[in-house]
Amino acid sequence: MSLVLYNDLTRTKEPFVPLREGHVGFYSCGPTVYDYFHIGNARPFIVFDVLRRYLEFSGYRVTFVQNFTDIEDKMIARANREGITVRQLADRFIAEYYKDADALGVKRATHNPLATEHMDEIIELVSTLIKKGHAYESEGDVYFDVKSFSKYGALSKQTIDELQAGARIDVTENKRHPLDFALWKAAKEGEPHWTSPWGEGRPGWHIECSAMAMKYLGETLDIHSGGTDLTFPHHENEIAQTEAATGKPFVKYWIHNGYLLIDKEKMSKSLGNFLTARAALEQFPARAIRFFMLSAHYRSPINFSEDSLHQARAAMDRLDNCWSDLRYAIDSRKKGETGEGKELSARFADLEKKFRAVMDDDFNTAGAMGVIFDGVKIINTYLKENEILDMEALRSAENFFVKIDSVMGLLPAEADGGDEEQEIEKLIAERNEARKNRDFGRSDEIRDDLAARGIILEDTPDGTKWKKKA
RNA sequence: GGCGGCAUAGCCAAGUGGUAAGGCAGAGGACUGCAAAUCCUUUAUCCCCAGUUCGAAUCUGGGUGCCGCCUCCA
Repeated sequence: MSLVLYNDLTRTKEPFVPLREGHVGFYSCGPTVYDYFHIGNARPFIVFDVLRRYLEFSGYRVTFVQNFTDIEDKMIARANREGITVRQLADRFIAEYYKDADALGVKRATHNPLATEHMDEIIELVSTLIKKGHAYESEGDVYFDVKSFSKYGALSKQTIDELQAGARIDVTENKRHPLDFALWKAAKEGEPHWTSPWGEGRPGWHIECSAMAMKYLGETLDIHSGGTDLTFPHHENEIAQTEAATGKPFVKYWIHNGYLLIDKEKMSKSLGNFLTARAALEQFPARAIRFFMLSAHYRSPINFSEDSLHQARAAMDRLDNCWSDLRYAIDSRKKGETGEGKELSARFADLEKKFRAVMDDDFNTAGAMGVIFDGVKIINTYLKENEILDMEALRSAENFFVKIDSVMGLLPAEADGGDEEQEIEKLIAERNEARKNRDFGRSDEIRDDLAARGIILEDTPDGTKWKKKA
């Protein structure tokens, strides 16, 4: 059993076989850093983070590259509006990107290259394309000649004529063909520019991904991912540029995530119907957002709503409760040799197999959730039905969660110990003393005070547990 | 016009031939000083029609509805 991925190039699921055994070169299109990213943008960050983690979990060494587009029309417009340089704008929103992505539990990429730091590579790639007759200069601009690349449209499954028929682009530019796209743009007044063989200018949007992907991952990548709206033209153009230059296949597996909808409509900056990840994080716990994103298959559209986030949050609470009950049992409940260790270990080993099976099938995270909650049920029942617990059983359960969570990233961070924790323990002791004396007024007062601080108490036959509200 | 996706219980959502995972919400019960948590029980003729098959949510054809790409967009 091994990983199968849906490849948009062939529109079928294919067994995943990397170019180099044991290693995966994975490029994911990153944000244009002109603003906070919105919750729809967050979807690919989260789902491909999970794919990357799953590959690592499966034993691959993954080189994961995600770029920042830091020079582009919208960057220039916003920087001008704010009276700052494009560089300052980029620095600011790169920092903001990390804040939000970190909060959402997205692992840092191996490399986060910037377009502006790869001008040499970009210029060289454009030069090569001109030399090979796939690109032409026109008044300081350089365009890719789509007619020169016979496979153009292979990813979109459309011919050049079909693509053009629906085209809504104006033909006023210096292009030979309406679908020709800019590799290099001549500098305009007040724009950042770099020196090139075609005069001062800046790169087109698509070329940076090709140049940087090749620099960090070589001429052929294992996986390239992005939102499905990037399929055309961005990824189509990346293929054209790169393959025209190298004569080699650019990417083995193209994968695209479905949209995040809001009110059944695509969330996008241009439609104005977006909620920034920053704003969403103020409203909902980060792990609930992550949970929501992973509760459906990555290729399906998902509808963002307050209700679906509440549902995700409630489900996450169930997982949290189980986890904290388990940890509490390991630390504080009665243990003994009960002979149930083997049985529970076997059941968790079986669940781990199921987890691998569903994830191997095009990383079906929604299926994986089912497996996780099967584990939750087993643990809850075991803890409920037994006075004396078997340490081997508890450890196998803990191990199961830790392993799976290395992929899913849904469990809360470790409690930090420290003064606050000691104070809480003291208050709990005081409250239990009050309860013993049937002084429920005082007892409830302490519980209410702690609740106001986000600390939830639960009385169990083995003592009082506490947890922080998510 | 071309290309593509989706339609499973009140809600979210897995499931590509053998009579439907999981989560949320609801109802009843157990436990509890009260809570909370947990456990048990309970809720689906899988959009419609026709076909293939011993057998279809799953395959084929035809509908209906919703969404998207072909322009910057994750």
